[in-house]
Amino acid sequence: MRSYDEYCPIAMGAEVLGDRWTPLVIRELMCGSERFSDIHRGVPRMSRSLLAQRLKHLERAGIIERREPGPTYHLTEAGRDLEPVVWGLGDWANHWVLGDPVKEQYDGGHVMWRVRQRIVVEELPPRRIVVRFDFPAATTRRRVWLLLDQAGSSVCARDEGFDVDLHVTADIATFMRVWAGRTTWREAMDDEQIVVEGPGELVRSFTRWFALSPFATR
Amino acid sequence: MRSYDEYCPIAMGAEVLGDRWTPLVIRELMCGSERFSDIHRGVPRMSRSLLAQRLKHLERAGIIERREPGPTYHLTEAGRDLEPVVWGLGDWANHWVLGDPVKEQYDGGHVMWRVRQRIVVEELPPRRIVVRFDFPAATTRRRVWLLLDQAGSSVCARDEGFDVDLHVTADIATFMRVWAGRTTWREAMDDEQIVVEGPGELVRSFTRWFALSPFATR
DNA sequence: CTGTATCCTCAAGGATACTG
DNA sequence: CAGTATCCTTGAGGATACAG
Repeated sequence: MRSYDEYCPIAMGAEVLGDRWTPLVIRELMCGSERFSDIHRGVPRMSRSLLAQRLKHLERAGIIERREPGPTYHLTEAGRDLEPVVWGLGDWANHWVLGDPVKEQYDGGHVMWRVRQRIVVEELPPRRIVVRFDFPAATTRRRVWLLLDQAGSSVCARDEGFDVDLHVTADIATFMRVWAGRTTWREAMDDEQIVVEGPGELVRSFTRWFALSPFATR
Repeated sequence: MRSYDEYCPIAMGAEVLGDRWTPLVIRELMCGSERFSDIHRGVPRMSRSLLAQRLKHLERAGIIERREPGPTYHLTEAGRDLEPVVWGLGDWANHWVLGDPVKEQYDGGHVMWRVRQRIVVEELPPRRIVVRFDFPAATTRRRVWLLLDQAGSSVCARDEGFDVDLHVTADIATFMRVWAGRTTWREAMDDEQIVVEGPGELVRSFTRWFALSPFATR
C-alpha cells in the first residue's frame, strides 16, 4: 500500500493494518495458527503467494517473528500489543455490522476450521473421536470430518474411511448463527435445523467441548 | 474493496475500515471537522472525488450521517462506537511505529491544520491574534498564518496582509516532534530550533493555548 | 463551497504452475 | 510442507476539468 505521507499515528497504524488480508492474517495468528499452511487454511481465499508476501511484510514491520525450524510464525510483543485493536474492531463489527450469513459465506470447511481452533480439549472424552458434519446447503465443503484427540485435533475434507462416532447434519446458515451466538443449540435442534446422531453420552457432551466463536459470548 | 466473503466480525470490520483513506477520514470527523472542505483539508493528499465516494460509502455503512443544510457530516452512534478502535490503532502506532518525521511529511499546511483543531480556545486572549509560522525546511507550505479568535480559528496559506502579532520560526521536523510529544518546547527553544517572537505576554501565553497532538500526552 | 464526470495509469493481487 | 515465479486482469484511485 502506498504511504499516506502523514506524520500521524493513525495514518501509520493504518499503513500496517490497512493492507488487504492483513487483519485476517493477524487474526489467524491470534487464534493459534503458527504454520504457513495452517494460517492459509484460516484465510483460504487469499493466494499463497500473497500470504507469503504479507508475512514478510509483517515480519519487516516487527509485528511477527519467523522461527526456524518449522518454520513457525509468532506475534512479537508489538504484535501482541495490536491484539486488543483487532479484537476491538471485531467487537465493533459484531455489534454493528454482522448480520446473518449469506450464501457466499457458506463454506463448511472454513467454519469447521474456525470451530476446530476453539475445541475445548479438556472436555473431550479420553479417546479419539471422529465427527462427520454434513452441510447440505453449503456452497463448498458440504461434508467435513473433525478428528478430535487430546493430543491435537484436525479437520479433514476428504473421506478417508474414518470410523465416525458422531454425525452432525445441519443447515449451514443455522450452524453459523449458533457459532456466532445469534441463536442457541437448543433452538436449532428443536427446529431440527441441526441434528446430532450418535451414542447418547457423546451427544450430551457435545456442546461442552464444542465452544462457540470468541465473539459469541462477549 | 472486494468482500472477504467470510462470516467473521474481524473480516466485516476490516471491510469497513480497510478501504484506503477511510481511517483518516474518520479521524478528521473525530477531530471535529464537519464540512466537506474541512475534512479534505485534513486529508489533502486524497482526491476530492475519492473523498466524496468514501463519505457516501461510510454513510451507506451507517458510520456517518449527512445533514442538510450545509451539508455537514457527523459520526452516527455506530461511528462514535468505532472511535476507541481508531484511537487504539493510533496509540499502538504511536508506541510501536512512529519515529521522527521524514521529508515527505514536511508539510507546514498539514501540521498547522492539525494544530488548529487542538487550540485551547478558552486560553486565548480575548481578541483576535494572528500568528505567522515559518518553516524554512518544509517541502510544502513554508509559511502559514494562524488566525485565532474565540469565535473560531482558521489557517491560511496565503499572505493576505494580516497584522501579525506573533512570529514563529521553526525547523519543521523539530516542530513536529514537539507536537508529537517527542521533545519539549523548552528543549526546542533552548536549541533555537523554534523561535517565538512578539510581545512578552503573548510569548508567555503561547504554550497554554497551543495544545499538542492528542497522542503526545497519552 | 460541494461536489460530479471522465480519462487514464499502474500496481495490487488472483490464477496457475512449479520447486526444494 | 512451504513457499516461488509468472502471467495477466481489473478496478482503485490519481489528475483534471467542469457544474450547480
